[in-house]
Amino acid sequence: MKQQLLTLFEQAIGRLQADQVLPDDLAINPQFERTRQPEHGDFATNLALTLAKPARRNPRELAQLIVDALPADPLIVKVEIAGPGFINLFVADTAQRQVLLDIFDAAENYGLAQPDSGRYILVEFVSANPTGPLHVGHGRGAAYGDALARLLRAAGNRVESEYYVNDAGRQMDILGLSVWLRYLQHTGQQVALPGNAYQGDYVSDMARDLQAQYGEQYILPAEELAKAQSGLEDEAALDALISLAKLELGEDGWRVFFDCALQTILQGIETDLTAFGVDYDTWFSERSLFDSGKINAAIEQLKASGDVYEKGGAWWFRSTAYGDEKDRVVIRDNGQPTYFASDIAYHKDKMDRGFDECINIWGSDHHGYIPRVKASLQALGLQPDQLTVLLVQFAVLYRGGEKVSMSTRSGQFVTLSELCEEVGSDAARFFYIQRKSEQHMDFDLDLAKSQSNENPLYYVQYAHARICSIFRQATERCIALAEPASADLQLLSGEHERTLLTLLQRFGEVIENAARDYEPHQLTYYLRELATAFHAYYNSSKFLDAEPAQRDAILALCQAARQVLANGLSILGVNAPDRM
RNA sequence: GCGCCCGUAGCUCAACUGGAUAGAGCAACGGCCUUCUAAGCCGUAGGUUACAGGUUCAAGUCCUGUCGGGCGCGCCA
Repeated sequence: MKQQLLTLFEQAIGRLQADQVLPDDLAINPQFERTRQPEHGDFATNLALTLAKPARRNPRELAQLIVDALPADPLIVKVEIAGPGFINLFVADTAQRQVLLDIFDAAENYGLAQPDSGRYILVEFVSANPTGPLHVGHGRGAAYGDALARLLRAAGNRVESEYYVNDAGRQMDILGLSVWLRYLQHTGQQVALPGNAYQGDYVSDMARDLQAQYGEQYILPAEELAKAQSGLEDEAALDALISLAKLELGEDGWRVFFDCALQTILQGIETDLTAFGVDYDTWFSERSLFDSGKINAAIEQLKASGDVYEKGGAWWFRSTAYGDEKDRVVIRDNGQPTYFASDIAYHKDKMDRGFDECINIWGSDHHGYIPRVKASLQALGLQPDQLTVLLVQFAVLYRGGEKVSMSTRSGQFVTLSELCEEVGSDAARFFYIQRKSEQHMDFDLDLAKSQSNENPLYYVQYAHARICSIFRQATERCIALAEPASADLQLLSGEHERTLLTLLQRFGEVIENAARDYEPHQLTYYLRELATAFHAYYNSSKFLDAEPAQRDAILALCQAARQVLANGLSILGVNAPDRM
């Protein structure tokens, strides 16, 4: 409908230009906005205001000229000039009611753009280190990323979702070591678990399983461990223990602990995410980048172009040449590649897979990392603009009015699966998605858990369930339901009905805007608005007691509202229950 | 110290790429169930959009500065 209006106004502008009223070289970008108040009609445009200066005319005077030049069209029944020069448009009722037919026609596809009509997009999110279960801090990224992927898909893009598995690197080594140390404890060795190792119970559980399976095959006297780390600082001592373990256990023995930890935890993560309604198209392994030689290849390419140079025994990427604050190490002086080296290869790999756009969803604490990744893409001759990094602020948890501090290593956190069990994944998702992602967010666990009835999700779901209930009632009362499309829609002229029709019409625009801005929360607010309008309508009269013709029209509107609520919730990855 | 994000009702948050009188939910107060689900509806109250300047027809939105909060500034990930 906006498009139709735009066309009409372009004609009017063209006519004024032909009459020399307006200069030819105008850059016109008229905006049509839904009005907030009914007195302002259905749409408003600021066209005259923006053109006033280039046309050197008084805005209201110009608005009048535009209105006079506007071609007649049945879509518009009234035009008004208001305020400083807004043009308010009143749309014909028949056009408003057309939306119901559109909804019945498209059903579960209503509001959605043509599939695969847009771009080919990769959305990477969560990608937490597999060193422990996901906690509620990861939940926000999971909910946001998944909803965004669904939203972009709804907007017509071809979308793939991906989890980048950091199955290489020091953190994983520390985890493997932690499992081994716990194993040694279970076998009766007098060894301590350093404070900077992973403390969680899940580590101990894995160790117990391995003890049951391998007995004392992998034990080492406590004295050797003490000797290896004597006189070393905390982190250095940890590294010494890792080296010792790799040496004494051998490749295969070390792998027993390392792989057990990796696989167990990764499986747990996948299970938790599935329960949370998140499924990935791809689980991408960091180690595979080593195995395939892609890391080496990327570094070699950068060496060849002079973007990677040697200094002090290490190899540095010249990111300052591309706007970063300082150069970054890619190969340490001990020959080990840094995490950044993996990331260079990973992002190159993404680009090589042919996506039009790659979206990364990162915790906001990683924002300083963006310039160097973009720099690496540029150095490799790729398009940094094709990478979009969206940041998610960490949620600050509150329990009993007090801040809950969390850390994976200390093992003190509320897990995502606990949250799902206590409030349900629908409510948890909605809770997260409601907030704009870069906005700081307070997550009150007591509120989310104990007072889940206050969660706005139920308000929206209830509207859907209520409509379903109406139709069940109709069946019970043996009311013959007319084909919705055949109802006399002219009977829908009440205030509540007009409000609903306008909202239903807006659905596609909401998806479009939300997808454009990467903001699924816009959809949650829309759904609440739609639910509000429906609840108010519902309370205004008894639908099933109306005259048959009126009743058919009402039920057609209900059916359309139900469809849009279901479609919207589906994009958020939330269920639309038939009864509550 | 430098960089990025943020500051809106008592609390949690919106405000459609600068638009008309800044909106919801929760909390508070007052009403509405013999009739389709009260997880609901109707109403009241609540604001100098942190502060000070600037840009223009128009600023919560853009620019500068101040204050306050978060994060980052590793041969960690």
